[in-house]
Amino acid sequence: MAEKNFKRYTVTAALPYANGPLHIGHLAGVYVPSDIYVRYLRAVGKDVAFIGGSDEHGVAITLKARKEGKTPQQIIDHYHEMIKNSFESFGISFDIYSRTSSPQHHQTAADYFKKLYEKGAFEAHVSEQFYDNKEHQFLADRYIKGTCPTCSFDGAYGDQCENCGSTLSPTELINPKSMLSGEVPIMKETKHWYFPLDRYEDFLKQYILEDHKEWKTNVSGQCKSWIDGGLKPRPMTRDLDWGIKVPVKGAEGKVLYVWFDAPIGYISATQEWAQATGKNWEDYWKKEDTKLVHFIGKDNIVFHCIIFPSILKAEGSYILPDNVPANEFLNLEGNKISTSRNWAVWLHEYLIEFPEQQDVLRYVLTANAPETKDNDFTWKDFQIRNNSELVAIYGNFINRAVVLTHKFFGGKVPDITSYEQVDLDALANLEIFPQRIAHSLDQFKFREALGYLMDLARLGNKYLAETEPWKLIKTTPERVGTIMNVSLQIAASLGVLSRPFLPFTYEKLNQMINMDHLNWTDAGKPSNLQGGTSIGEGRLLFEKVEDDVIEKQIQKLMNTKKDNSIEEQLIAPSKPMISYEDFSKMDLRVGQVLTAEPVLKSNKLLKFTVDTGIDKRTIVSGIAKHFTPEEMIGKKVMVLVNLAPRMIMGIESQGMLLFAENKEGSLKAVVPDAAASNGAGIS
RNA sequence: GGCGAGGUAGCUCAGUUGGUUAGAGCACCGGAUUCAUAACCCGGAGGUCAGGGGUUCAACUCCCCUCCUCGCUACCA
Repeated sequence: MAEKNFKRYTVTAALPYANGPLHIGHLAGVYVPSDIYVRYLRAVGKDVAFIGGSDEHGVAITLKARKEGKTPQQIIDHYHEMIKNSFESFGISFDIYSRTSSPQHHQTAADYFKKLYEKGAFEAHVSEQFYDNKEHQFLADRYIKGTCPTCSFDGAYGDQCENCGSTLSPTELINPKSMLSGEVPIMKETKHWYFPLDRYEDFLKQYILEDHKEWKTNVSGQCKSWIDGGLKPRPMTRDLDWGIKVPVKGAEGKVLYVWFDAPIGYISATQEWAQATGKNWEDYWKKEDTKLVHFIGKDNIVFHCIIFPSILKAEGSYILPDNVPANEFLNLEGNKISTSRNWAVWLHEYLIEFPEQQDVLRYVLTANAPETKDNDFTWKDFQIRNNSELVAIYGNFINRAVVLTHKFFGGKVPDITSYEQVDLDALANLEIFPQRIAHSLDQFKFREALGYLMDLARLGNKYLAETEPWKLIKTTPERVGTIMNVSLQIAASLGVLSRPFLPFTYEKLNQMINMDHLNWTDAGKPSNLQGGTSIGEGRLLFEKVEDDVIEKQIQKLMNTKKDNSIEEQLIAPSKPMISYEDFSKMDLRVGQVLTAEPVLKSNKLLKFTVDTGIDKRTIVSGIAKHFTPEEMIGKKVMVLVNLAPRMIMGIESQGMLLFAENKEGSLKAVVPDAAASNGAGIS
């Protein structure tokens, strides 16, 4: 709990998956907050290990490799480098940035699995899965392609149809084909090791809902939902040749489930770091006086709050995460960030288009971080925050203090003659800031902390406005020395407290006002800068971002939108030729909707009674998102009457209504002429 | 449909265990000022706290219902 006095901190940031570059969403959700937190802890002298690395296993990477005609190793090498560079460029100050393909990790993860295996922590189950007889491999869902049972799209994957978005199971596909050999896969038995999460229900309830009531509501709410929904054993192994070999007998050709091995990556990276620095890694993972914190996005809550703690618990000697401050998602200009649709601000592109402006992005993403709910990043907001906060308030204050000191005192910190009340008030205010900002950071309230930081810059501006040294220099110059001294003290404190948030700005400011000897608790004191010390030449900390720069970025996104919509308008290619005989098997008729009502407990299904001319029958159709029951009643429709009946939500559907589906997924009615009579054949 | 998280000024967010005229930053308007990147400083306007009902002397805050957004989950022949 918060009041506990921890001796050291292990802070992890979610391992980015090495199949694509990083974008602002990654930074806002995980890496900037974790970096701020860690830099703050270091500033107050804490012993911290900040752990990161690339997640390089799993099916998605093998698929990407296959698609691009490369090896998985080439893919992960490429993105690992790219991701690592982005982190370095943005000043994400990992103590180690490792990768799950490292030998150290393979060893650690395999050992971990083996230990649990020997303790009897797993249950082995045999199940039937698709198998490619030619390639002698079991097929992951994504490795199976076939015709979508919903929309008849030919290239549907075993887990999802990319044409209509249906979630599928591979057994539902019509004409399933292996993507490896193109052969028809067979069903074959395979054995896997399951982690019985259900046995950890009581432990999880106590751990999350009782012992950690301080967790963010979005996190504990999500966990409660999972726990209440009933936990099931989850397979921790997969039939795949890319990953960490399962280290037990009878597990040839199997690897650890990527979500088993990835969190262990935190541990193996810590080991690597400890080896390199002469530390004992176990101090950071097994001592009760260590605080373990996982920074993640909301998509990872279940793995970090439910599965990983259970796995740690099962092993027995590890501490548990003390907090998991998961953030929500960041949207971009009103739309969800999407890698595949290129709807993102890519970090490697930002670095080129906004050189030397990493702190601006860090600032904007912190000020607008999705801490409690999804937030929207807009370029307009980026510009405003830069121009009217960083430039106008922060940069301006520093510039004023430095320029005036040069103008009046030749660039030397003047001595204090005597304080007046206005000085004492300002200094008293100043004193509060380190504690106030620290308090927010301790609670992971980064935007609040950043707000306080800006308040300190405001304090400086206000102090200058009240004391007006540019006037006094003409009348009572001896007073101005004290004023500039106080201003520079504020500037120095501002610099020190900015360091976790704006590390690059700190460095620039440090060139002007040397603050390297100061730490967090020095900030707020009235005499950090000695009289007579020289300060450097004034230099702007932030530049204004002009309209045309922003417009260019917005235009770039508009182009992406245009490209996407062109792609979406592409007409699906014709399916393979069929014979008239094939066609004539279908009995298509004109029908008329007699009744229509929503299906209980479903939000996509409508139940119809249709007069097919032959009979009046029940048909269930998944069109509730597109049509209301009222507007369907009385409509003429096209019906496939000889489709085998099927139970849907407890209702037998006897046929299928035909609709046109636009590329973006909206359904349009295909209506026979009103003069066509019910039961008329369509051919 | 179930579960979870949200819906508070134009925008982004605070609002502690229910208690006087609902707060902040930015944007906007007015004033003052010129040391400063037309920046700073002071002031102002702006909200039936998603909507409806209830409990209470008193509700943004508690209870019920409805609507909207996001996430997980089920259904889509």
